[in-house]
Amino acid sequence: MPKVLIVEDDEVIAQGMARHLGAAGFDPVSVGNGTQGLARLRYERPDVCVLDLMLPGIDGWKLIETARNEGIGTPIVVVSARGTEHDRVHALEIGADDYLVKPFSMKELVARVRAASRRALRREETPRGEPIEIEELRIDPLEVQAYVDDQSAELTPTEFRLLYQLALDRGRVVTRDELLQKLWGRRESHRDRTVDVFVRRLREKVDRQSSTHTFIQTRYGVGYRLEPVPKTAASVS
Amino acid sequence: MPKVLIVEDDEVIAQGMARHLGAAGFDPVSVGNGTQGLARLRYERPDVCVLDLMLPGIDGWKLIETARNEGIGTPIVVVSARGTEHDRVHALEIGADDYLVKPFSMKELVARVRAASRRALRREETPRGEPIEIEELRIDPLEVQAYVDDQSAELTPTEFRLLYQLALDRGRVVTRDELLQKLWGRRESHRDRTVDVFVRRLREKVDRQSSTHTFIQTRYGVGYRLEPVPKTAASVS
DNA sequence: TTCCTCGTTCACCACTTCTTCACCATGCGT
DNA sequence: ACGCATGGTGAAGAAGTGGTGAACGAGGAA
Repeated sequence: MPKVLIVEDDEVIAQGMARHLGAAGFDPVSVGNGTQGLARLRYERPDVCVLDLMLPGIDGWKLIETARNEGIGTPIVVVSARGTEHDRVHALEIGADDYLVKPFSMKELVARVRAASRRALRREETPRGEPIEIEELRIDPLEVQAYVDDQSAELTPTEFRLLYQLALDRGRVVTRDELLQKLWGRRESHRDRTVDVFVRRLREKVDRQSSTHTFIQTRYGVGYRLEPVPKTAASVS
Repeated sequence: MPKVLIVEDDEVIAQGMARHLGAAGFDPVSVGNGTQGLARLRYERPDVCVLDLMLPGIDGWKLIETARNEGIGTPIVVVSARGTEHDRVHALEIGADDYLVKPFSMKELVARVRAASRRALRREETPRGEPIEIEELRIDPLEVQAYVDDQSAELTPTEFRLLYQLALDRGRVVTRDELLQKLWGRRESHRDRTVDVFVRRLREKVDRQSSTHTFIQTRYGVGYRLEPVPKTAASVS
């Protein structure tokens, strides 16, 4: 359940936003001035921030700049009564992710926040790191690509991230919740089958491709584990 | 010990900066006018440049533009008394890496320079100034020219810089955000298609020109990668 | 001035990937 | 063996992403 920080001095509006975002599955927290907003951004690290520009304390512009200069990458959805093109362009330049002009519908706000939170998770950080090799499986983070028997596995971004995450914890059982948290940012989610679906696709592209090993093992009731297990004659499909 | 070129006409300030940067482990060199600054940038290839905009000789704006057009990628930290947002945006657009408004603390200057230098180190894998050759593609940063099959590719300055940037990280996937940051100095703004458009034009001039390879590969959902891939009979348009 | 080049933005389209769901298979405790 | 819980599978709609052509505007050149 992604946490959303609302920085808005009009209490009525803030409550409305909190209510709607809550109903949409977010975990809203709101503060009424810029100083507190910045502090919360720093120490609570919400998943998304909804920010009014006109604020007591430090204003929205300053808040964005300061946060970005400190390397805080939290997506910021700006909400403002002023919506000239100049304002919008400037806000985006200094690091806002989206700009909503008041008045707007709550439905739209929720949509933008949802988009921002998704985007943040998908945002690939600069590819870096050494390739990981496990038997005939090679995972190259610079190319964002995996190879089985030196054959490219053509993984999608999410598939790759899942495989990479499992590879980082090679041999250890990683729970679904952990994966959901790390790759999807969902704090808790009972009965979410997303991970299973991606594991299935990974198996199709990695395990099936390999002639000698299966790599992704299931631990019933717990999670998954990356570990090469030789294929027996019988187990080869 | 990274070399820092200081281009600043106020001698007192220049000395102060040199002293602090020296104390922070840099190797500072300073010059008092734009013409000399550009010359030093060209031939000494410092790791970072600290640049005052108001200068005798060619001014800071012109210096940045000229250097960038010549493919000089040295990170430039602009220092200026004028700090209107227009100035800042423009400076970043034409290729500055950072913008400090006077007065500023020496501590902050050092921090920015350090950050810029760190950024520079990452792209230092290929020595600057050397032509890069990848199959029948040759990229010459001194000439600011690229050749395919020894035929000049007639790239515009920005196209060239994009190609060069990709070439410096040959084989690695470079995200759009990274390119946007390095070439345009913009912070990622999510629906910016500028990079795509330039990639398209590069492909027109480079990939199409080559009879044997395609060079610019797309990694869906991540970014682009410079890597020669033989054209098959089928893929030749 | 007018003409050109270049950078930037936009809209449209095709395509890929993500997410969800229902249903089936398997594992586990009793 | 039985029944519940957990995991696997396929499909389909939703959402996101990239390629492309065109238009616009700023700035320099003629």
